[in-house]
Amino acid sequence: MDAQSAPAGRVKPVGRGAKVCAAVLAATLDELAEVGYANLTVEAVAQRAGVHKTTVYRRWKDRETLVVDALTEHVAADLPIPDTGDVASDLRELARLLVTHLTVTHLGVAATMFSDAGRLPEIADVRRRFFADRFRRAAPLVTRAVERGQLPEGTDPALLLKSLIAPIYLRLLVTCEPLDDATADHAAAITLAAARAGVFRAHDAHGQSETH
Amino acid sequence: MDAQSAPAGRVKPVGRGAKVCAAVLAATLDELAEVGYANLTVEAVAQRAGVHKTTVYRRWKDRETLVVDALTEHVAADLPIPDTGDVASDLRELARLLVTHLTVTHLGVAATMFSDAGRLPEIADVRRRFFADRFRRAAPLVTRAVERGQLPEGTDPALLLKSLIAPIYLRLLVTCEPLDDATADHAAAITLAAARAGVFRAHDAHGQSETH
DNA sequence: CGTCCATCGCAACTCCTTGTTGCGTTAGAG
DNA sequence: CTCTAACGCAACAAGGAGTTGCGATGGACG
Repeated sequence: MDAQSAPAGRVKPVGRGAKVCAAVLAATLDELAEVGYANLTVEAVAQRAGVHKTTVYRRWKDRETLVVDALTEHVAADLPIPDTGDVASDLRELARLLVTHLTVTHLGVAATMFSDAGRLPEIADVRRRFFADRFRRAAPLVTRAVERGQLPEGTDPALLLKSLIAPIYLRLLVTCEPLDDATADHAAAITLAAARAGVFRAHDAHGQSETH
Repeated sequence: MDAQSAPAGRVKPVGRGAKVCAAVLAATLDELAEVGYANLTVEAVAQRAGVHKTTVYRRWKDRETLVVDALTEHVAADLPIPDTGDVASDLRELARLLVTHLTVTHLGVAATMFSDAGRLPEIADVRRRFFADRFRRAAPLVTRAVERGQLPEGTDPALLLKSLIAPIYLRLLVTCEPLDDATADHAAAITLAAARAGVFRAHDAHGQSETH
């Protein structure tokens, strides 16, 4: 199907549609941030986008599809993985990038991914793929540090990375405290200290490597 | 008002009401765990409780009040704070108690507190008071460890405790992995290693005490 | 500059859930 | 057994989810 890019005589006058589509998706994110998924109404989204309700339903099958599209588009940003040569700097930078990514738009949007909208199978998939991709791409950061001798042999990248993001998501979802660079630096410090102590060395079960 | 306990001639035949009330609250928690706050309908709750819809509305003003009551009752369990004489055992036990508390009923109920229902001011208050109370009561666990010389001087109890619960809530809310004792032990190991490295020493800002 | 057609606005509709009201019925304390 | 608070039931208004048909509009192309 090359009818998309080739200017072969009148296929799709998508001049209007693109702008409307973008406006509706942006309005959806704004509404999600303000009232949350449970209280999100299609009419409010349409009104905020300067568009009629039926226009929304013409392009999206139902409310869920709309929310899925809006959130999917929002997380479709592939963050870079730092590589400074020092594991402490790498972790600190990685955490700061995550904090920035979570706070670029309204903070409420990111939290929505983990609220009731997360019960939608599509959103759960988006989340799964997001973390799988990030962990896969950030793993070399850890293995490089092990090769440099900065971290113990057998350090499990996934365990370490989960420890790095845990304090950040705790503030976002549980304690509802603001996210800033200090948050990221603190998370990096915790994880680095634990990693140097060998807490993240791979083992059969996932848990205690500590000699109690 | 002693009319409550004294059997002074016909004041309140609350025989039926109590049972109905408990049944409705239990049904609400079950529904929350199954379909979530966003999809919770009063009729489904009433039907599950074997009660008519109007009966629910007679006792609770609206859906929000019902959910608030059900969740408030559910978290009204004051967990004990361990004191074994060893900080490693204390933290491990504290984490295990939290994991148990989060998984006693359906796992979904605890997560509901942090979903869209958390936008209700009353639920936010319940959460705030829950953590404030827990941190206040668990703080001596940390200060005792400092006095024993098991942790560095100036270790901030709140920072340490947040680090302890962060990996647990990450699994509950973000990665949706099951919670077990291994999860708790791992969280305790991370926090203990970081604490011994002095990451949680109090400072002006909240964050970097690490000499990078 | 004018045509043409996809897209949008609009009104009216059905269905479902919230929340309310009035009346008849039942459970249970005395 | 009696009496009353609490419950079941049917019917109701209000509001949001989706749907449909028709008329208006705006942008791509000739």
